[in-house]
Amino acid sequence: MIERDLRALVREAVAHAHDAGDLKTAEPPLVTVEQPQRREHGDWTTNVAMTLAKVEGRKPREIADAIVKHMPQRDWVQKVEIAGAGFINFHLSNIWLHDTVSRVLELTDRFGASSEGEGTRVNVEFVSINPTGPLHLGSARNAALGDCVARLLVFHGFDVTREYYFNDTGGQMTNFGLSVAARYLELLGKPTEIPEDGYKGEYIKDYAQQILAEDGDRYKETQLEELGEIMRERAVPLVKDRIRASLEQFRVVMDVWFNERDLYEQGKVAAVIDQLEAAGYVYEKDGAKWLKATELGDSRDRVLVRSFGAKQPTYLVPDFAYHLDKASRSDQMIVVLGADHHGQGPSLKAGMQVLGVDPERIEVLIYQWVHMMRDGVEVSMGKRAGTFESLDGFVDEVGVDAARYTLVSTSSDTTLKFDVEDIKKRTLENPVYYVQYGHARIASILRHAAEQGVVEGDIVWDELREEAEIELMRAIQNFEDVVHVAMRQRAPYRVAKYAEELARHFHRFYTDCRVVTEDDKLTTARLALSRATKQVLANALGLLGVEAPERMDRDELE
RNA sequence: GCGCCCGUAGCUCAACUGGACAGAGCAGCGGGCUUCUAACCCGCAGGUUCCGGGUUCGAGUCCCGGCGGGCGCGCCA
Repeated sequence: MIERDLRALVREAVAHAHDAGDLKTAEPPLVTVEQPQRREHGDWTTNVAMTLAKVEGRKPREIADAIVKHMPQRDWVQKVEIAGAGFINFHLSNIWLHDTVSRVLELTDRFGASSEGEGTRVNVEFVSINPTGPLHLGSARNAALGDCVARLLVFHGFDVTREYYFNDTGGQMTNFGLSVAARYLELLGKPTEIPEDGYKGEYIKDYAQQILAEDGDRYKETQLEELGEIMRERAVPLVKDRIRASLEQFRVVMDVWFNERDLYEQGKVAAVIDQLEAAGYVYEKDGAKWLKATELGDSRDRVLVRSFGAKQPTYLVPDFAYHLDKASRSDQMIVVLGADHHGQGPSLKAGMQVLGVDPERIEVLIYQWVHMMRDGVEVSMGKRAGTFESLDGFVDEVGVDAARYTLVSTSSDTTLKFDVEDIKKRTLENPVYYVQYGHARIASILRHAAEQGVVEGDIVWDELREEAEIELMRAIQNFEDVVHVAMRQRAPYRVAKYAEELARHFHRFYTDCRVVTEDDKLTTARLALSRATKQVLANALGLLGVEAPERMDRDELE
């Protein structure tokens, strides 16, 4: 890749300058090359001269002079100049762009991919909400983010497992069972209060209804507490099935569905407490068992086993057991959590350290909340109150492509705000359609060329000299870099922004340069460039889990 | 009170983790289809990057102090 070649070139120049006695430094510790924002500043630039200023004890420009003086000649470098505070700017011949575009045509859907991961096993655990109801919009952002991060990792040669962890035990589940029980009795004409902190949503009725249809009224006289247990047993599988179906419709396919309950049944929860105690990190206070989390970087100590009731472990213990299990199956673990769970990271890492798992192996990826508006009015997200926007509803309304794109096209560090009506109504200006239209438009050109019976000869890249053509090639070239940064930073939104930029360059090219013309050589070159663009758009959309359509007909518009 | 995230054009967001004159989309104004899809393109207008200090060749980006918003800080998960 060009970046690597340039870095090597700069190092060579510094070494020569050193040998000639023009520089004290023989080997700069860090050489970075990047593409400047402004075209006048060249195709690539390096700031080594500035970074060496301190050790050399000279002005950056003087150092730059020395480096440039000893820069070896290369046929792909047209001109090297010094500018600004001491930037060394490279103006390259177009060979480097031609190489990239040819590589796209050669590698097709592997362009931008790498084997960097070398099969490292990465477990991406995401969504993982309690099985107490349908997925809502917050989970949808989680799903889109986790899935796209997984796609990026796969693209770079990691061995990825997508995993969902069901917290199917504990107080919330008891509440859930009682809530379903109340609805069940209600259907039998025996109105019952839904527990104070129970689930009041309408969807609870659906589960009760379904159970009633299948089991009849045989639990009519059952004691409420026992009925709650029965209803939980019956309803949970229904909820899980619906979650699976929702995710599948959203193009998220989990490899592993893990149940908290299994950890209890296999005795793994008890084993974790023993292990923590043996390590000396547990003490008793107020009748509860605490983890000395403060000693391990957490902000406060955490309760492991409750002091009251049946003295059950808190969620933390099975969570440790779960991560111990994951650790045995993977090298690296990524856990995708909403902002309301950000406090969990330190506790988890503290515990895992005691249990012998390097906390570095666990990465907690936090995303901020989703605020959805409808005609300027915020849609409430309270799940227990039962008023929330479901993933299914959202997808039905705007479609999978727009839904995924909207949820993943903004940095996960930023609160996501949008108005559904905008996504629907402004279909034409929605970025996802802008990108997809670029793809469809190219497909259309290719169909046209085929209809015209265009015969393509050998590609002569030098036919491409228009500014729009050069800029388009440059945009294509950026993909490898962008996709790598996106993977490293777990930031799929970068791919989305990139796709918009590439589409923009294509649309400009389309406007300025007619592809199918009388000039065979030019036509051949432009068709090749179009194909390459189409491929890269498809690769980018693929990483986002968004379709790349072959056609988008105008009459499909409302 | 403590911790995490955020504050950039009227609105929604970028700025490749310290680089050169801060960029896109929407909204506004004005242009462009006899030709491969106008779901497009071009131009104009729009900014004290919340405020104040500091670090250095160089700060929207890093540090300190404020202000404002979101989320946590239960023996819920």
